[in-house]
Amino acid sequence: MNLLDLSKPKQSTRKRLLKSAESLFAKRGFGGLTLREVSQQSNTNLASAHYHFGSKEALVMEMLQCRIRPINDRRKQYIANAKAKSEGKALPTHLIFEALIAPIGEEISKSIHNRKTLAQIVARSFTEPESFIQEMHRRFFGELCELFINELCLAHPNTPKEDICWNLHFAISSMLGALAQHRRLHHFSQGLCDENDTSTMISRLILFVTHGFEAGIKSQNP
Amino acid sequence: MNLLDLSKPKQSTRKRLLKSAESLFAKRGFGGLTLREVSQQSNTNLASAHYHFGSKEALVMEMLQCRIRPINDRRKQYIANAKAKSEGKALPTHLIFEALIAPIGEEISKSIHNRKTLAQIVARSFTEPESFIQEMHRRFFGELCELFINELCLAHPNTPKEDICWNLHFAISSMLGALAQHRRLHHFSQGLCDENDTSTMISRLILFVTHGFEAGIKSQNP
DNA sequence: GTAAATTTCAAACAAATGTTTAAAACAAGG
DNA sequence: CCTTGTTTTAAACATTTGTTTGAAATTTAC
Repeated sequence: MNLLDLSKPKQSTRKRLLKSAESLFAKRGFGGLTLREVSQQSNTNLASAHYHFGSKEALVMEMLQCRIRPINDRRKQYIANAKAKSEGKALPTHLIFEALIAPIGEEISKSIHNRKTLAQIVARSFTEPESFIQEMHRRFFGELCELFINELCLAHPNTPKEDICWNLHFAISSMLGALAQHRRLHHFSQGLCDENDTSTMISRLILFVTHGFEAGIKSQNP
Repeated sequence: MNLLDLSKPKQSTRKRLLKSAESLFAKRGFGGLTLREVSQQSNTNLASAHYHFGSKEALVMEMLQCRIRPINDRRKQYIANAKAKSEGKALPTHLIFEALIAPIGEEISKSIHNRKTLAQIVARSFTEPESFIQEMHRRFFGELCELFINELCLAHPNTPKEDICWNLHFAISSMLGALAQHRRLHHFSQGLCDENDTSTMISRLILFVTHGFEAGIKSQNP
């Protein structure tokens, strides 16, 4: 393969491997994902994953980065856009949380096949015990957190950072759990809540965390 | 072993096995827990787990039930106590969420060794992919959900059940994520938030979800 | 104290998994 | 066509895992 080929779109095998890794990781996590199942589901040979990625870890790592990076980029974009419009004034809380939550909703809506998959992947990136995943997560999420803490501090200048952090922590938890565990909602609402109505879920979620956050910081600093 | 022995407190080996299973499951999940590590950490033989429990699955199942049941019992107790005091009137929202959240905080405070362990176990019971865990979770959490949905509906008679369910879903997500992922908070707050101050965390959490919930249902039904 | 039951132990088994290897198939360029 | 570099394939390897086994050690009961 020469330089011209490299500029072409990625090979079909690579893509299929990533896609299979995606759905299997979402369902079973890193430990539950086996390369044999990946190769089977993607119609490739068992050795292909190693040829293209080098190891199971590298395959999953690549998949995770491909899925998470666009979400985080979009989050930054949301913040940047909001700041551009606000002309130097601090952002209202609900816009900050919209920037946190809406992008993942958009990505979910894009994927036609299985709407749960992406949400589960993101949530698993928080909970999987493997150290390489935790490390990646710290790298990816760390800088983003700083950005959001900053904006929230600007928006609430009289609130101690400690309160900001606690309640942001709660907000992030709500988001992850809510997105990843559709199934539970469907089950205990006896089908009443349409778990596939992503935009409803997102707007409800933003509302929930915004008010939870504001109540949380106000009670400490009335 | 005769009947008299059965009434004695459980054997030391059994307890040690359960304890090791506990900490390892919390750290690495079901797939990441190996019986060899369990036997090593508990100073028992590799075959002991099978002798006492029959299988890895049964060992973990037993451990999960031992830890989760007391929490759920206490939750029901909280609701019952609150109802006894309210003399037929509907419960205020914050008491309902206190009943959901406070018991897990109490159990966490009890365990001196490692406060993170229990929270992680509970959270993993929601996210682990193994079907036997999901099944147990449905059994254990299903009836509890009905109870809480009921109380919340009574407290908000003009709110559609759909709205109740959505926002309870968010509240549960906050609770689980917040409790299980101390580490993240510690990290991104740069040590500012004391993650071991369980009672602070619990009261903050109750505040957060109560106001998130009420804002969530009011916006739909003003 | 002895027989019976219970518990522990070391060793082996069978299945599954990530990884490697080397040959075959394929693609591209001259 | 032939050569060269790339990709795919089937088979084997090494390791890890839950599980089983049968004998030794320990405890219990009379």
